[in-house]
Amino acid sequence: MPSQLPRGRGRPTMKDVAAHAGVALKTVSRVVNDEPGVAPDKAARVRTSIEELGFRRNDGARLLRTGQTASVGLVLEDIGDPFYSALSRAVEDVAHQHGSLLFTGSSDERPGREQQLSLAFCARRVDGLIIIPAASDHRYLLPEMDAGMAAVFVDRPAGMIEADAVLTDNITGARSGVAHLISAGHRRIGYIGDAAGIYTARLRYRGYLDSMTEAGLPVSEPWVVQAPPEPAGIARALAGMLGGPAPVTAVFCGNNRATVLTLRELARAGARPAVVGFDDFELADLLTPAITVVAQDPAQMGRVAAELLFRRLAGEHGPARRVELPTQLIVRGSGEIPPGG
Amino acid sequence: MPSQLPRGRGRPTMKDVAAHAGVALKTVSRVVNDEPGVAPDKAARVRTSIEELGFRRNDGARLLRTGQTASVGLVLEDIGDPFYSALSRAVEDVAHQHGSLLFTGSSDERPGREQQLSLAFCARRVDGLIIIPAASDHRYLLPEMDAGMAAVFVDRPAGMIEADAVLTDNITGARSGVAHLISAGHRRIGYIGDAAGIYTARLRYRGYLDSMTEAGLPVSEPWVVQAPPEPAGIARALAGMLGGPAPVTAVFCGNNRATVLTLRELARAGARPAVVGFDDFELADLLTPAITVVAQDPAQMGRVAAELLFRRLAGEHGPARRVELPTQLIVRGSGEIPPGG
DNA sequence: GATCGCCCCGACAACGCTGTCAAGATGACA
DNA sequence: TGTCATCTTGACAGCGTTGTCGGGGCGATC
Repeated sequence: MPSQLPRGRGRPTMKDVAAHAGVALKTVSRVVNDEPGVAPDKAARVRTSIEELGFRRNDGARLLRTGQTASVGLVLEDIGDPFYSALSRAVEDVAHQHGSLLFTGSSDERPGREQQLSLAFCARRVDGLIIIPAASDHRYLLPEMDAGMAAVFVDRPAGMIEADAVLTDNITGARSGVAHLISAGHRRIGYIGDAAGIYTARLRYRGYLDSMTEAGLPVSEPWVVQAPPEPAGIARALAGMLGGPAPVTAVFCGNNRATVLTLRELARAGARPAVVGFDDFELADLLTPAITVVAQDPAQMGRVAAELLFRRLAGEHGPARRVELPTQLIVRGSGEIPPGG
Repeated sequence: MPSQLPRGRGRPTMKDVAAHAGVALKTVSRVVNDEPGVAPDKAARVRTSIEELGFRRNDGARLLRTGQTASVGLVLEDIGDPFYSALSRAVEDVAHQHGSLLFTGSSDERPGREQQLSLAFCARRVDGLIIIPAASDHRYLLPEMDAGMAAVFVDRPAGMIEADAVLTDNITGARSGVAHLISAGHRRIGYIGDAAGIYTARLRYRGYLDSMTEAGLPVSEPWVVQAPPEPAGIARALAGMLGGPAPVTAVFCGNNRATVLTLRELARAGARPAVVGFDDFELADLLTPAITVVAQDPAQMGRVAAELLFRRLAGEHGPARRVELPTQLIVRGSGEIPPGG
């Protein structure tokens, strides 16, 4: 019956437990932390008091004293996006294995919000930070990192500082997707990707260009759209690519949001160019045709990043590491529609 | 140039800043907190020192002193699941509006893990907790709630305690989905849902039964499967329903995982019964046929729960509230396949 | 010139916990 | 009986911050 609140308001503290059990504060601390050197009967009395008062140790105070907070922060673009939520889950699992709790925050791709969140986590003295950057200048983290906070960047590298990063081989990935379309016979291939200001979008566009150039294929102006994916923009982009004298026969999409919006717009418009997308997504295999994708493994990215972080926290020194993960071309059919089909 | 670490190791504290600026500790505190009563020149000197030392206030210590932690915890089943990640995002947004940070943890539907996570958050003295329950007994939270911690349960009610809850009208929702199939002419309708131990699964099955009974339709043993959705089980279930002398012509799925696995298995097996699912999912509209669903709005659930939580934190008293949100039947075609089609 | 009030400023305690250290109790042994 | 080692226990300081309070400087007022 933990309803009797000692000392007016608030929660019982070790002091309250000590008073209730008739022992010293430190003895309670020892019992709570399973330290040796407490007589069994006294320990039992303390445990009873803990139960009766509903005492729970205040980790905030403990961590202030010990210096370790046993928590890490994760700053990503949008926890509501399946790609990031899969990544987040992997980070959480690794953190849990190491006894750490996880702070999460979404930056919405806004540099200011990324910084605000990161610094808020730093003020809580997280042991480490995993960041999917929205900003291009991370010098604001230097004091924290000098003070021993670990940081690992994912999906995009840190800006203006040396730091660990877990990246995808975007150029090779995009090249493989476009090459797949080319080898299926396509010659007029459009590109729909995110704004060119975004690191991954830039590299994937580069991969698209490389692949086209290498095959001696021209890239016409209206075939390329680089903008944050939203329905109206995608619709306009597709209208431009599919209309005119030399319509594209295939579209390469730079990320899963662009892919999904493209498919939706194509279904609405009744058009059927070949489509290959960067990033896999659930149900890609059940669409008609099934969608061929250049897949990243978000869970692996999260796991690798978190493991790197905890190795740093365990004391691993050395220069900043840069891990680059491969993509996988998953051929499902949507790239192989014959031109004009 | 924040590279000079004062006092050997660790981060600079207000004490260090005070020494560096030649003022008292308390003056630094005043400057950091924008309190009035500091001469402009002294304040400027303090700010310079803060900059030079790379000082950042330790919120852990601050919160220990002030008692408020400005953080809330979210315990859900799996942050990697799009349904929960959408919910999570809504919670995060509301928390951010109230200046709170968010701890997240996945219980994997394991009661022990839910309790462990919740209590870990409590030990960090979160101001409030939003829980998607895996456990059926939440008395372990009583001491915390007595001490003033707010808690809101989502998707399923709390067990053995009175607490705020934000729920979906599962029975009515399931009834509407099954009724839709019946009105399309189906008479032999199967049910594939999660284990009967799960609150929502129980209610949705109830809705299925109600709807069938009301229409005077029989429910045969092999038509009902209640188990955690995984591919092999779903495959067996479907084989049972679709084989035999009186195969079902339609399947009602109790949650989105079951729906997706069902669709995948049906595609593999080449069968085409009508399908209606509980929970909407991305691309449901792009499948052939497009999938009719009974939609919940996870973002709304998260928002409503978080707003309720913060109202409690703002001091709103009164008995436990129980908010029940309606579902929406989104007709897309997959329910209307004529029997035998 | 004495008094008052205001504004700055800093000393100090406290938040709840853990690390350090020394004191008391107990039993073994010479 | 005295000495020593061992075990148990508690007093105390301190983690980094904020709330309280009182002191000193200064201009205004009588």
